[in-house]
Amino acid sequence: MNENQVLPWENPRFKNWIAVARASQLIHQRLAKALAPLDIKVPHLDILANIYRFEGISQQDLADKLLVGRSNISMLLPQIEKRGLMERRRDESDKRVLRLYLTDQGRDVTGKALAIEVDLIEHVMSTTGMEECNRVGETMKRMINKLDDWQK
Amino acid sequence: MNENQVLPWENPRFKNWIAVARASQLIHQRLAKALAPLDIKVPHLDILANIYRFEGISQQDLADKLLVGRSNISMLLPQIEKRGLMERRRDESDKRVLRLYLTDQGRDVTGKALAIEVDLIEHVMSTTGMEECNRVGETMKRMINKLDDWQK
DNA sequence: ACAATATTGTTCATGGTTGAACTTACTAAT
DNA sequence: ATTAGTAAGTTCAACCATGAACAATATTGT
Repeated sequence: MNENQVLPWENPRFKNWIAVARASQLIHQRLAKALAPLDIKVPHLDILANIYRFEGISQQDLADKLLVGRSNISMLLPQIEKRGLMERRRDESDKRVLRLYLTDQGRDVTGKALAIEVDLIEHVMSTTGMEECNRVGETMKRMINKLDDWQK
Repeated sequence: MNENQVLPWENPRFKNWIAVARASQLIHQRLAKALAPLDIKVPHLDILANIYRFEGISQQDLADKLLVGRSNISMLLPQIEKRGLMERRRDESDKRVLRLYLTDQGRDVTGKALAIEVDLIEHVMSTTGMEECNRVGETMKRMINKLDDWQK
C-alpha cells in the first residue's frame, strides 16, 4: 500500500503498539499464576467479575462484553456453576434467556480474585502517575471507538 | 489486602488497564480477520515476523521472544514449513539447535502480512499523535520491566 | 574420562476456543 | 392465526495451546 517496505519496527506507531501487546500478554500470564491459589482461571474471573458488576446479565450480553462467542460462555458456565459460585435462573418474561447471579460464595471468591488483580496492576503501574495513566486510558478508548466504528 | 473492598472499576489504574486489555484483544481479533486472505493465522505471523527480523534464530529463542512454550513452536513450525514459507537447518556447532530461515516465498508473504498489520495499527491510531504514542510506549515498557524484575 | 546436570527440541494427553448446525422461544407481517 | 424471520442457548467437531515426560546433545565438576 504505502512505502512501508522498510522494517515495520521502525514505524513509531507499530513499535509502540507491540509494547502494548506484550504488556497485555505478560500481565495476562502473571494474573493466571496469581489466581492459581484460588483455583480460578482468567476466563472464569472475567465471567465472575462481570456478573459481580452486572447482576442478572444474560449469557449473550456477557459474551458481547467479553468479546467471545456464546458457545464459550455455554461451555464455561457449567463448571463455575458446579463449583457453587453462581447460578442461572430463567427469565420468566422471556423464557429463552438465562440470567446469571453469584452465590454468596461466588461473591466472596470474586472479591478475593479481584483484589489479587488490582494488587497486580497497582504494582505494575506503580511508576505510572495518575495523569499519565488516564491519558493512556483515553488513548485506548479512542482506539476502541475507531475499531467499533469500522465495524466489519 | 488494602481497602479495595469497593468496586475495583472505580480504581483509576484498574479501570484504565481494562481499556488497554480490551484494545489489545480487539486488535488481535481484527488482525486475524484481516490476515484471512493470506491464509495466515496471527501466531504464524508472530513467528514469521520474528524470523524475518532475526534470521537464523533458534526455536528456544523464538519461544522466549513470543512468550510461549517451546512445544507451541514445535507444533506450529511443521505447518509453516510444509507451506514452504520457511525452513529449519541444524546448527553444526551445536547439533541440538535448529536455526530458522525464511524462504523467498516466506519473505514475500511476511512482507504482505506485516503491511496489513501496519495499516491496521496506523488506522486505529490515526487520532494518536506521535508524542502521545511514544508516551504510551514508554509507559508500557516500564510496566514490562516491572514484571521482568519481579521474575517469579 | 566420567558422572551428573543443562539445554534443545519433540510428543502426547488435557483442556480451551471457535464457528456452524440445531432447538426452543419470541416477534413481525400479512 | 399463520408464516417467516430473528434471537438465546447448547452441542459438536476441529483446531490451538499448555506442561510434563522424553530423547539427544552439551557442559560442568571431579
